[in-house]
Amino acid sequence: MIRLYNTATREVAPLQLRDENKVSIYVCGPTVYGPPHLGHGRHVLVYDVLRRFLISQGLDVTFVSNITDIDDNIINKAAADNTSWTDVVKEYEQAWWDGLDKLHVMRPDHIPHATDYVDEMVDLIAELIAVDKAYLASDGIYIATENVADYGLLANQSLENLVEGGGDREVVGTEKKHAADFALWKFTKPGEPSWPSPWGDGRPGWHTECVVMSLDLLGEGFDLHTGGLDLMFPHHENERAQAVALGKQFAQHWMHHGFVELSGEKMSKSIGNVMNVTELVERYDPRAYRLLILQSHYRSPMEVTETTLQNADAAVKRLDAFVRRSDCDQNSEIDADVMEAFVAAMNDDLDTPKAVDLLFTQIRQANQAVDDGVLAQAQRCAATAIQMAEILGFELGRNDDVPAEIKELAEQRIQARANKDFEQADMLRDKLTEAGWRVEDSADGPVISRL
RNA sequence: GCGCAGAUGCCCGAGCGGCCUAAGGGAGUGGCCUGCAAAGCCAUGAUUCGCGGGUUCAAAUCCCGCUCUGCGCUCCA
Repeated sequence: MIRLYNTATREVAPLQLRDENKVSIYVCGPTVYGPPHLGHGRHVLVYDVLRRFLISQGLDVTFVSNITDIDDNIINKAAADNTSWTDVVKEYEQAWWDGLDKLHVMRPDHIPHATDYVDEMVDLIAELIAVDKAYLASDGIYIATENVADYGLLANQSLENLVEGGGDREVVGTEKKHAADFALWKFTKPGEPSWPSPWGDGRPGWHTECVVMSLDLLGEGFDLHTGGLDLMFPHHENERAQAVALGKQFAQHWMHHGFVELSGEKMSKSIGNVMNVTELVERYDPRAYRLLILQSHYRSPMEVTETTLQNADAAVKRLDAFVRRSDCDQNSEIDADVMEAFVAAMNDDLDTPKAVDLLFTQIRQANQAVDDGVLAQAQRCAATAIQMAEILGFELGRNDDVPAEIKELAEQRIQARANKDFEQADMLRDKLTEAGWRVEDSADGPVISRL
């Protein structure tokens, strides 16, 4: 079974499955009030690869990721744009899925929306009040964190340290019994969307939705809960607090990935427009970002600059070039030793840098075999490499449909070369390049592909 | 202030006590291949791992101190 670092225990441990052969995963999705950015991109790619890998190992994965469709940021965004909060949600949820499609990220099995779960959230809050873990204030309902066992487990800090906090912070909600208490329900203010509750109209606090939705769709004691390092505290801590307060089994394993670091001035000024996934995929091969993510370990901070993106883009082109020349037979035998090493790396806390290492080494060996004319071996290496690439979520080996007029030009060039009319041949190649096609001469004749 | 993560070649980034004269990718340089290219292959590139101490037969890897960077500390992926 895969071993993963568990934030709750601060050590790498096997992922224990509640049900044999079944993996239940909950990933905190976005609050939809803006386009997805590179941080979201890393987030979804890391978990997409985890999911694809688990599936490739024959596991039955149930993957849930929510959409937070009601929240202060959404309300503020609507006010700023002079539009309705529902329009904001509609626009940016669409942008979210568009971005994920471009990155070739699999859709979740379930996509719960916060606004579809308000009744269940009200029920949960009522339960918390009933067991004296939550209380009423004039602006909402709060949880009493002092009554929650292990509060601060994920943050790895004592309640006191959390409270002392940074000097210039404003403590909101002065009626709170403890500074760490957080809102479960916020009473409505004029002009804000609201839902009914026994305590007054209002809307749910951010942390409640994920508890309710994960437990509803995956059940108590589900296997894995994941998100970015920034969600560890307060969001995940507070989700957990609610479940713990009610004596419920929550996520058994917690996984958090590191941040994307945009190298200061360069990224924000000269290429600040790369911040969003939409713009990223317009400027680079979307697979380049996937590769860049995989080349560093998910828990490490990762530097993204124009240069690192270009590097990854060039490396992806190498994968394509390899597929063009290898002309892989999908039925070819796989190198069992290499696959075993690959699986071992992935099982070792998702060691994707090692996996990528194995992939490129395999590609080099396949290329060597092609150069040496050892066809059986070339096929085997190529098939192995392509299988690894597929598990990592790379789409390779797509055959371009070459238009008739391009084929015709290529044909003329073959003739010219046969006649040793190289001037004419080069002219035809330039023409093909102009039309957006590349022609590469190989032992088996020219290979045409889109630039 | 408290806590977390990080500092490795030109760039990114693995390694976490001996197999490290440090993986993999990108860029560079030289060569092979090619009519020329492209693609590919080969070679080359840190005797050194932020700085200063220490532990050890042995440290990039462990301990202590320092410097710098990113992040969290209440509603922000």
